[in-house]
Amino acid sequence: MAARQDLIKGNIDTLLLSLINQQPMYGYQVMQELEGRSQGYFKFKEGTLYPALHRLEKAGLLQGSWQTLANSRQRRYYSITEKGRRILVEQTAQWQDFFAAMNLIFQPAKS
Amino acid sequence: MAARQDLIKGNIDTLLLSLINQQPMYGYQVMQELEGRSQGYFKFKEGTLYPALHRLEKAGLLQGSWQTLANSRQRRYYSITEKGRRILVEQTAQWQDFFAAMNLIFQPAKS
DNA sequence: CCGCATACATAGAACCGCTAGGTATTTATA
DNA sequence: TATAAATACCTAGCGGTTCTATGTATGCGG
Repeated sequence: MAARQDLIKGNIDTLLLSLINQQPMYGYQVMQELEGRSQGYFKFKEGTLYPALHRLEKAGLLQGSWQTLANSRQRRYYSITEKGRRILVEQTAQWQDFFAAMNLIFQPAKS
Repeated sequence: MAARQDLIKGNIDTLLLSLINQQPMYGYQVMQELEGRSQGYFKFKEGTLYPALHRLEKAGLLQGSWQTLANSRQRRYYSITEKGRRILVEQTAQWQDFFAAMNLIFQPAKS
């Protein structure tokens, strides 16, 4: 499976919202889940992921909170907000429209 | 249909190759065809389209040639090259992989 | 004759993910 | 027991790509 990570542009927020909507997660876990669930397709760089999480939190779509593990290690868990859920629904619909439009070009309907 | 033109990032080249592969076209026509075939979804700006065509020609994926109309107006027709066709096949497969990966996140397979 | 459509073009702004670096702890390996 | 790899977070600046804004020029309809 050839890497075309750049196709992701514009979809990172939707991916993150969708994932965290299913279950609250911390950043490092998000990277693992994305890679695992996509069978190795999505390999987010930290320089991509963390700023994206910060952006979504700042926008009020995610809510983060620090949790300290037994070994005193820190994790920042993110959960989706009401607003985040609304935006997710919207973006999912937009993604479907976009996919449909792409396919109309790839396989033009008979005129 | 809400506009999310930004999802297009990284897909412009594939769209152009796919369209011109079906039939040689000049720039202005490309804009009209994209808008028409996608039922109004894709509305390319000239500042997006022309540099993209130049880039693809420079990369040897498209070949352009000037044609003069009866009224002495100029049009630059683009057709796809052998190399362009190869890349198109590749990118189409990559697009399908990407779509599959996205859906794996949206609707995770049961574990 | 004025505005819109046709037809091309480009400079610079803006955006966004990536590169490459940093800190610190724990666990596996040689 | 070193030392490498994994865990877990972070950010400044680079680079590529799309958009904004603008320019040129002709043809056509009202």
